[in-house]
Amino acid sequence: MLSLLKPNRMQVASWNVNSVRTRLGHITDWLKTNPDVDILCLQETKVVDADFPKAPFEELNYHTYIYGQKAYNGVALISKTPLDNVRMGFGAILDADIVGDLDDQKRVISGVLDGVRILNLYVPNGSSIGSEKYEYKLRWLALLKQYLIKTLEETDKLNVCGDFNIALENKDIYTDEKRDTHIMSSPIERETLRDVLAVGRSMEREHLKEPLPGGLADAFRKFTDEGGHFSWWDYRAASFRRNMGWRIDHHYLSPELYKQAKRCWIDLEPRKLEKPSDHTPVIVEY
DNA sequence: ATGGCCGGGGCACCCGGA
Repeated sequence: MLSLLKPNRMQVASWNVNSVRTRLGHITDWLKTNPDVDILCLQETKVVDADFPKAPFEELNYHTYIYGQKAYNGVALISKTPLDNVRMGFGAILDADIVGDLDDQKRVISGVLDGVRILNLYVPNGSSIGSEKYEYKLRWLALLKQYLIKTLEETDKLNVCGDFNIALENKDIYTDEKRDTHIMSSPIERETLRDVLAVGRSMEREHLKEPLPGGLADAFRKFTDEGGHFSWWDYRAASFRRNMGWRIDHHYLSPELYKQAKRCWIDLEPRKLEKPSDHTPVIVEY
């Protein structure tokens, strides 16, 4: 009877796998060794829906929700229990005229698990500051804000996770060198993401310290203050061995969920394997 | 100072990644 009264603990993981087909064994192995993970959010699946390897996940009793394209991008949700109200792309809730070309690349999928909407994102990389891809990244983030505003009209329990391709603080990067002119740490990218995360924070509350009472807050920083914790390491220059990484994969939680959060951690193990993804999973429990 | 290494497409490198 007590179990009916106490809310279920949930674990949500985010992992940019850099090709779901190439990383299939790593992913299924990870699910087996992490049986408490309720939902795994994948980015960069790099496969059209017809060719997504659903069977290996279904054999492990997971439900798969996929939104992919050829060769690039692609996101998926791998869930122990069926999800409610699954949505693909910005266009699921925003008008086509404001979405424009921003759903051409498959980067957005979400579903509701136990009353919490889980939004899985693969934010554009941006290539280099000032490039066409950089402008696309900033436009994409501006549309994301509109998407979040609309989403928060229907729920106050929201976990926005994924590969954000932005490190918000200097301590999220192994070095201070050139960060102001580097993609993923430029002042404009950081300012744009901070503005996105401020959704739901009323004007009167703007002066108050983060993360409460409004806006989305970084689950990892609820529990860990120091730098040196990363989720991505360049394949080149033995970056992982030297821990020359970036923390660019995140779980941003709405206030109620942030209060509930019990743990948030980075699992380094998959990055140590042969032929790893360049990212490693980030898990939140609430 | 620069670039290093990957995956996909497709069969020679090129695009994109971050």
